[in-house]
Amino acid sequence: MFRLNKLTDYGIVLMTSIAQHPELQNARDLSAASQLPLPTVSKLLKALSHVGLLVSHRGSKGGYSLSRRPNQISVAEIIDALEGPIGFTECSVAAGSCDLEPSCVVRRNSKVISLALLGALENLTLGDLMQPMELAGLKPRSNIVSSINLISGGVQ
Amino acid sequence: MFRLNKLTDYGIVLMTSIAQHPELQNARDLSAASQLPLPTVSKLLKALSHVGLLVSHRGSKGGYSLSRRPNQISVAEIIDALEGPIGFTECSVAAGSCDLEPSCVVRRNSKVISLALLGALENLTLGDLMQPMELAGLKPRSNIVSSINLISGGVQ
DNA sequence: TAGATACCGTACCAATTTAGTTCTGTATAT
DNA sequence: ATATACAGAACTAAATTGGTACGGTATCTA
Repeated sequence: MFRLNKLTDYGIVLMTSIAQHPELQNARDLSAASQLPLPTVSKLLKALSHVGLLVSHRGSKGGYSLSRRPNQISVAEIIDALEGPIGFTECSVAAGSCDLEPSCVVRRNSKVISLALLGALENLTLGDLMQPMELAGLKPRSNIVSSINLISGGVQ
Repeated sequence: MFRLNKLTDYGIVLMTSIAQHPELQNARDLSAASQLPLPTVSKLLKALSHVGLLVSHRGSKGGYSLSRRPNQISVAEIIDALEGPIGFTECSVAAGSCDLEPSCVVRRNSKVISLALLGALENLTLGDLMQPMELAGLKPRSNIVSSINLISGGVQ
């Protein structure tokens, strides 16, 4: 399915939860608050600390806190930390991974879509997630709101 | 990884390839043109016919053709056909799938992000993929081009 | 009308990925 | 000292993914 892994989803929930409580919180507190099992929470927090999105404090009264202000931490970074590089297709992330690349009719456009997607998620921050968001802009073709700004040569 | 399955990617390649050649093409021709193994191509074409994106013609001189004009077939439909509903997180696709829903701090915003993503892909068609696309619009916060139009209450 | 062609449907399997756990080690506060 | 809490690695089970196989049916051509 074209969607986030559960663990990544949990990671975003945890990061948002940490953002909402400025004081230091340990894995157990966060597990209780999020209703997620402690070992899982622990694993996620470790990964997020590892890439520098969280700062960890060991020992008694230890815990985790954000390394930056919420509006300086993008959702893209969280995703990248927990499930690797964001992209629309494999070839747009890892060039050379696909045998068909030289002859592929959509490779170049996949890359463009990937960049749009990445840009969108880099632009979205924990600060945004902390309060209700709304869709902006109207979608021309359907009645569901838009979306990624792409422009094509324009087949008609 | 937050990206399309390989098979879905292949499906998009095949659809684009069919769009570029108006005449009827059979699975073997498409396999040869795309360099993908015949059984895989066959499986994908069947799935795409099943949901009505392709029209199949049996018998000698049979093959597949698009059921609609390229600019009337969205990338979202192709993805949906091959790997199920598009969404940012599981809960934004299948409500009730996650135990934490009632207390989850980001559920509502996940849904908004999902709708933006879906809107973007519904708005992108095979017609667009048939020729070189470009990114439009500038991203305010980083130097990578933008992206999904979302508006938040605006934490500062 | 016989036969070749090509799609249909289903079932299957191996490899990978994902989700979740366990355990030993190390740093820190009291 | 000792309890607390993170660090890191290794491990397992389940689910998903990618790819294959095969008997059945429709249709065109000769």
